[in-house]
Parts: sequence; structure tokens; C-alpha cells
Amino acid sequence: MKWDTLDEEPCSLSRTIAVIGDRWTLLILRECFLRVRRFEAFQSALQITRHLLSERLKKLVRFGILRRVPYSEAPKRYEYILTQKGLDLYPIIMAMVHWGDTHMGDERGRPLLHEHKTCGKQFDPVMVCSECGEPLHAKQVHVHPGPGRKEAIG
Amino acid sequence: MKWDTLDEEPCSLSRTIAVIGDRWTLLILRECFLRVRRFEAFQSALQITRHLLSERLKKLVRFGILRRVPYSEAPKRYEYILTQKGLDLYPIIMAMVHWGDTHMGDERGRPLLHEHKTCGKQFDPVMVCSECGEPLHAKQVHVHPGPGRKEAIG
DNA sequence: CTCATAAGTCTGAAAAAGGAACTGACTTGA
DNA sequence: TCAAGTCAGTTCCTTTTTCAGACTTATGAG
Repeated sequence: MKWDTLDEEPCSLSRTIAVIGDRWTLLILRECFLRVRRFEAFQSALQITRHLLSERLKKLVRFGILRRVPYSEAPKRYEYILTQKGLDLYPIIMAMVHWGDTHMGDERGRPLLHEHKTCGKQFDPVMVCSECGEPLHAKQVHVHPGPGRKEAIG
Repeated sequence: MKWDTLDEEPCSLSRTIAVIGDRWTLLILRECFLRVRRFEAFQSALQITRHLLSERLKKLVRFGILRRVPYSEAPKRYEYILTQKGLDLYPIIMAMVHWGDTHMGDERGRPLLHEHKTCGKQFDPVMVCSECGEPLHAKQVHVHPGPGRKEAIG
């Protein structure tokens, strides 16, 4: 597998994997959604080596997930902020959190609860069909080739 | 980071990452949802080395995502079938596909289209709040510690 | 007997990750 | 003004994973 051109595959899942398909990147994104923005903060939260953190942040900036914004001129210092493209990863993260809550939980209960500010309630994320609004299940979905070629789930 | 105990972290995202947080595993799951079930079929579809495929399938079986079911007694041959726990990963895969469609597309258009058998229409997956049914956005969600401890997105 | 198929295992080389010290441009406090 | 601290990285070396491809075991077909 040529991982360096995975983002050009005719499969949307491969293209997504090219960007967020590794453990450190996902953990970095978790911190981003928890409003962590600075190099030192990521490093101490995750205990990732500085080398890898530096490389992963560059990659996320290159793919337009994060913006590198100066917050101090002298000395030059930057922080990393989610772009809209990055914010749009939220459903992926939430789907993963929800699966973990459901299938990997232990007797201690959920680590975090989520409150929807809009309605004020504690909620779970549910994936529904954009057309009929019903919850989606794998077996109710039929795939067929789109204009960007056939094969693969997406 | 001790990746081997990631599934015991007090964070549902970490626990999910422990299971599906690598590129090959996600691609193997893609094939599972496309109804691929046998060792040789995975291998030729993905061009993954047999060694890694073997290891990843074992891991998915160990975590209860796949079941190893005999389909021939002599010689003994097995196929790998998604369990309910595995089928429940569908929203994660679909969320990734949808993000790829939206943000990593090219001029050729989508590689695959999805039809919801229930309503008969071509659809996109949408993540909504289980309580009010409104689409979820990162900024409308407030997290607070649950019984299984604080910190981390989930 | 020989070839083909399926599901793996083994091995040596290449790539990625890990650990820890180092750099450079400041700021703060004594 | 001198030492110590902060922040955002970079460099270097070791250990672990991954990769590519050959080998194995069991069996059926011709």
C-alpha cells in the first residue's frame, strides 16, 4: 500500500484514512475538540514525543484540518485551531465515542457525558438518513458506483 | 503511550482507537461491509501482507468485531463475519465516508452512492441528537465528567 | 503424481515510532 | 546583567513495526 497517495484513491474512506487514519492524529483531534491549541499543551496532555507531535500537526495543517495562527509576535509563537473542515470531523469523533461507550465500557460507567446546548439534554449521537430521518443500519443500505468510479464502500 | 492498554483508558475514544485506530483495520472493515469474508479475498482486495492481515483479523476476532466461522471441515477453512458489535461500527465508517465525500472529493465526483432501502432514496448520513433530533455541531455540545471519570472527549 | 487453492507462518530488510537532549528567541525575577 | 524558565520546535540514536516475498500444511482435481 502506498500510504502517501491514499488521499487520491477513488474511495472516500481511504481519503479520510489518509488524513486521520492513525492513533496519534485521532488523539490530537480529541484534544482539539477539548479546546487544546498549543504545542506544549498537546505534548503534556498526550505524552507524545515532540518529534511526532510536530510532524502530525504539520500534516493536519497541510490537509487544512488545523490553521497555524500566531498568538505572539516576539517571540513568534503559534497555536493550532480547527478549521471548518476540521470541525466537520466531529461526527466521526462522536461516532467513535458512542461506539466506545456502548461496546467498550466497564463497570465505572461513561467517562464523559454530552449535553446538547440547543435542547439542554444529555444525548447520544444517532446517525440518520438525510432523506427520511430514520436511523441507519448497515443492512438497509445498498451501495452503487458513483461518477468517481466503482468499488469500495465510499 | 502504552498502546496495549489503550482499551482500558477512561476515555471511550481511546478505547475505540484501541480497536480500529489503524489504517489496515479500517480498510479491512470496509471490505467486511462490502461483504468480503475470506482471507484470500481480503488479501487480494487490499494487497495487504498476509502476515499483517492474519494479525489484524485475530485482533478483530479477539475484540469481538468479527466471528471466525468454519465453512469447510476438510480442509478446515474459516471465514470472518461481522458480529453485532462489528455492525455497530457502521456509523463510524459512514461518517468517515461522508467526510471524505465532502472534503476530499475531486472533479470525478463521488466514488460510491448510498441508497437507503427503507425509503428508496440516495442519501447522506447525518448525525443528530438522540433527544431533539437536530443535527449535531461541535460548538453546541458541552461535555462534563461522567461516572467513569473526567477528562478527554469521551 | 502434479498442480491448484486456501489459510496461514517465517525471515531479513526498510520504515516508523520512541526517548531524550539540544536550539533559539524571548521573559521574568533577584 | 545574569541565571532560570517558557515555548515551539529539531536532531540523533535505539527499538519496534511493517513490508515483500518465500515457505508450509491440508486437501481436491485431473
